[in-house]
Amino acid sequence: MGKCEQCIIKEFNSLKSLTKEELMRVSACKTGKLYKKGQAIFEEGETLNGVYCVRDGVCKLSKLSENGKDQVVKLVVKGGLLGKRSLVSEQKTNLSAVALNDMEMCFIPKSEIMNDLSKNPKFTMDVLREMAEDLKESDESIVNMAQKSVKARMAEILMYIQDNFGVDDEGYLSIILSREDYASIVGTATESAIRILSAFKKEGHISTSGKRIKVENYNSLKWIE
Amino acid sequence: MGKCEQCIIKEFNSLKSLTKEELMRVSACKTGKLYKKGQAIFEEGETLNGVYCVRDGVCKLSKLSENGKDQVVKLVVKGGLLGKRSLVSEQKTNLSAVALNDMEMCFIPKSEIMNDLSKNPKFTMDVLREMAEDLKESDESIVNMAQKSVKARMAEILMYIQDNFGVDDEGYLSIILSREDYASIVGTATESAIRILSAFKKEGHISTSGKRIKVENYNSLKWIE
DNA sequence: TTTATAATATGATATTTGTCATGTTCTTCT
DNA sequence: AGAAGAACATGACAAATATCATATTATAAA
Repeated sequence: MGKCEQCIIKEFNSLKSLTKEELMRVSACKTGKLYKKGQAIFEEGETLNGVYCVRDGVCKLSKLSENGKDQVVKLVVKGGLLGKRSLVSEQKTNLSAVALNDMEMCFIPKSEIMNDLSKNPKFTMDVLREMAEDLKESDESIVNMAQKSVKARMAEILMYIQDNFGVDDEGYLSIILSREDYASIVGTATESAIRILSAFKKEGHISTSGKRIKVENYNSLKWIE
Repeated sequence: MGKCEQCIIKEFNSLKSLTKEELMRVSACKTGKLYKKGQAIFEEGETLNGVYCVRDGVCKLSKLSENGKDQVVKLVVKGGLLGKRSLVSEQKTNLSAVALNDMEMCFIPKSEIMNDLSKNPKFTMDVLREMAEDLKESDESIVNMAQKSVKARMAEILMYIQDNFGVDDEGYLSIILSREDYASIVGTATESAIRILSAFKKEGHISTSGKRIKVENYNSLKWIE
């Protein structure tokens, strides 16, 4: 397993603000973990005692609603840091994390990183900044959920995925999700998600190839309401 | 105007983690501000250069949706701290804050408090903790918005207000909101909010007196779906 | 007080979305 | 290859919610 000091992934998250010495210490105690598609990294209600750094793959953070349906709250890709809340709170985690494809992660025990959090203000500020950004995104999500139609939310998530996670060499969204996943991101019934994606296809906004989706007309997606 | 060192309000937020010396410095540069019901404290897109500490009154944090409707994201009462994001980011604020009744606030310039944020780890951790809690609440909101009916969300907000902000001496919710406010918290049309509250009244879950609302049967509200 | 204006209320109707049923097409396992 | 199960698809209908119209009541301004 590589060394944190040399790892490029950390540049995408607040771990980049640790000093070389801190990183070496972190590196010594971190453990690598592999998860297969569909596997749970952690479940709502668990006590996390550390953070996960995503080296490769994608996972969804979701929460079970009282009606028994899962609601995805955030997608996390390479460079993302899971379990930040565990660093500042003794509470159990409020979200579940499930791998959407095969994943490679590093786990850093809380005990090791807590020290840095209280000693290295640059690092703390960086974590704070990340959390603030998450909060901003969540607030935007609330507004979308509350005020936009299911169709508009679906258009939005397609654009979001394209903008944030990119496309493969053939132009297909590089994150591949089931219709059920789309439904639980958008917050609708699976059938509705299927219907809407079918309609988008018919209307030429997107095209598909198996489960893969390609945005054919980004601008027209913007105008869907 | 009182001194921060002696102010009881700070016990409700992270300012309590500042040292006496830091508080005295903050106290010296803070300014008191009064806002009347309906008045804007700040608007989405503004650059905030400090944080507001709510001494008295209630305000709503909201965001304008593309459809032109306002969506309330959070209610803030005595002890709340507004504008935390401005401390860690140069970005403009993503939310508007509007007073729901007459308010008394203290404004602390960013310049003054930034220093503490980088020097006092206890304070930083506390801000981090607050932000983490906000994030958790926001994520719960997303799930509610996405998965629950308007009726259930309305029941929820009534219970939330009772639990978090309490009742007056006659048992009425101590926060008084217009039906339009309820609509923009729950994320629905004003008419729908009115209809649902009327139904709740008819069904005996709540009673009203003018704009004031009293929860008559808390337990029955829990079961609304 | 009177008047104007905003807030609340309610009916009628259209639209959106969910649910149930059923069929088809992919995957995966043997 | 073939069978079984999952994922996808679509129709028919029901339920939830929005919209538009129009009263009625409360509140604030003259």
